[in-house]
Amino acid sequence: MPVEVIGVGASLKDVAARAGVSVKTVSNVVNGRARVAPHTREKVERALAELAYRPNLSARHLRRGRTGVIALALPGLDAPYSAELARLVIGAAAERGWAVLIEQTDGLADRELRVLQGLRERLVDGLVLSPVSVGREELAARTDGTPLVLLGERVLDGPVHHVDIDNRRAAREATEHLISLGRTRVGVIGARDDPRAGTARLRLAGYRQALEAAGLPRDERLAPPVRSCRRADGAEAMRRLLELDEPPRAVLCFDDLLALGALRVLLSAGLRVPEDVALAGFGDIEDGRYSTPTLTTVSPDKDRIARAAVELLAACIGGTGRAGREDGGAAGGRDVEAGHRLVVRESTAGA
Amino acid sequence: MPVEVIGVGASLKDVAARAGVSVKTVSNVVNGRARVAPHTREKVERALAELAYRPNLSARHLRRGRTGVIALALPGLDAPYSAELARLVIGAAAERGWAVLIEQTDGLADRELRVLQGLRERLVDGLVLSPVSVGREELAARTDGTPLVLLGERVLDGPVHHVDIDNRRAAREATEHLISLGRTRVGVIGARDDPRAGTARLRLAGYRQALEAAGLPRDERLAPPVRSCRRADGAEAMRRLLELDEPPRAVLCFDDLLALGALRVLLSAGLRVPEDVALAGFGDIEDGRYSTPTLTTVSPDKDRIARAAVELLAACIGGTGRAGREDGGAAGGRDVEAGHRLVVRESTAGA
DNA sequence: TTGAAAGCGCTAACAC
DNA sequence: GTGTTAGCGCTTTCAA
Repeated sequence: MPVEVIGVGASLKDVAARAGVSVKTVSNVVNGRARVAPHTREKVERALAELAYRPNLSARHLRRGRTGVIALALPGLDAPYSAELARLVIGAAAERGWAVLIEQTDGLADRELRVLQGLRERLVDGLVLSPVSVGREELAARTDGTPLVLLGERVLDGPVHHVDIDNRRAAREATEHLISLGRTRVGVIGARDDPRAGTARLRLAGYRQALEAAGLPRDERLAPPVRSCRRADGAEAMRRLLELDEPPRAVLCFDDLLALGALRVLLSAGLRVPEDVALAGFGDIEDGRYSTPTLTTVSPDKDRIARAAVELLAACIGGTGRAGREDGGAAGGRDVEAGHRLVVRESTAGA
Repeated sequence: MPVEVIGVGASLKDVAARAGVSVKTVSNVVNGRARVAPHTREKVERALAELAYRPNLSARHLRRGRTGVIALALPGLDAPYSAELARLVIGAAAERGWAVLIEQTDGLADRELRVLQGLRERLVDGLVLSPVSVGREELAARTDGTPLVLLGERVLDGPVHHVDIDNRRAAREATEHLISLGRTRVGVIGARDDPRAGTARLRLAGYRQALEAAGLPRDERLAPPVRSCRRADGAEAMRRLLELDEPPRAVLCFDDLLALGALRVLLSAGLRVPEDVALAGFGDIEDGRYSTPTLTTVSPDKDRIARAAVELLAACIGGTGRAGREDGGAAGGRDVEAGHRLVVRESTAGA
């Protein structure tokens, strides 16, 4: 029984014709929605197999009003933290049968804006954005109704869903840990010149809280600003710190990559970590578990973050049909605060 | 002039009604395909703006037969090499206006098969797969007609497009470099028990070629197999090598992550790199540029790989319409061999 | 240059 | 339990 031409692909109609039933029946078999008689089902399934039927998802999406695809917009996948998070978001989405489309913003304002304004509108049912450059105004001005969840930056009172950890508290705890080692000069790498960089601002605030609580003076030279969170930025900032008359004996980095860049500079300079300088990071990326020394870090509950983001989107998108779009999270965004913990490793241990 | 209700979104018909023209005219304006009178255009554009029109991509895709979306199926984004490559593929695709949907296979055969069999067929115009577990038979048995490009594993004589570097030669060159340091016992980390692991096999062959050419004996104990390419696997393999009566004085790793795991074990054991053991990897991931010592590695031309993959897909997918699908790369796959170079860094320099 | 209408493949209301 | 049919929003002949 030779298979008919496959070509571009068989449609429901083709299958129906071959099985000698109606399109509806085939659709029922494919979707398993309605009851269909065993005999009929068998006929249909044979035709389905013979024609190697595959549903045309574009058609299904057009009809259903939903696509089962969400977009994840990140600065870039080359940052391990982003990659690890992307992996988890993709996993959480897969559990709902959703596919994930990645948009790279490089942290650039215009790219983030384009994403917000519906670059892929109605191709995606929802959007998870990790914003770097856009702020409250841009979000408020959004006309695209696609449900949105923000990661990693709290936009105060924003009418938008949001998932993050308590950055201020995490930074405070990490700083307290450094101070508890007996270090009174504690530097910080990761401050930003751009005051809109919300996450960095919050972490800086936490760092300062800890200094203050310990009665340590604030010294702006101990907080050299960075442009981004790459290893090179951490390395450069660390060089600046080492040039000070009195360099810090401990440094908190707002990103593990910054810490790894800084670590490289310290070791190259012949300094011992943690004996001469203790070092802590943020993110708990896998690299830090294998660096020498291993890296003390604030470990956000990434799994929780990913799941929460997907769940919030699911709540916006709603059950069936195209309802729920109008909401778009507009009615007062919900905030989910994922947990975090300080993971103490060699870069601060036994110092 | 209050904006009409936006709700779910305006369609071409709505815009046409508002502008007092036909749907066709609006479509022409939106797509810029046909000439349209300035006056008409202006009317239409105003209506477009007022209604905040966004094309429904599902409908467009259904009609055009193409979606402008490709899938990139990788073991996982948490491997830096994959993440770096994904970034480049996304960039190359973006230049063509394509979006990229990421599928995570975790290197599992069933997941890779599902992807091959059209998990997202007709939602994506093409598929780039980095196979780990599937082999020639599975590819031959494929019924899904979606254009396919394979990364990183050459499937001999397979009827499928393929992009890779010359793995055998690269491994030979790297091994020669290690031998040139005067090391006569050269180990290798990354061999696989599974003979289908093509890339590992090719690299192992290159390693052996180099040993043979240098007149060095082959010692299977110097090639402990690994299960995957994570740091932990490299660490474990390195421990095994250190337990030998006569441990190697140089080690080639088939992946930078393996090398970083191995490095950690060496340093923890109090050994110096490269003085006691020289170490080289594969992939040139950013981590290796910031480890201490920095990592000598085979650097594949990732940009070329990414671009070639996208270009091959573009060639399959063809110009317009739904033609080209039938090809699916079936008519004798093309192979693109991207370049590579050995980047010598501290982990082997001056040893 | 613009309009009318067919139809991409699917789903779901409505008949039988 | 199954068939008929009307669209989802878009592109694109074919006419005017």
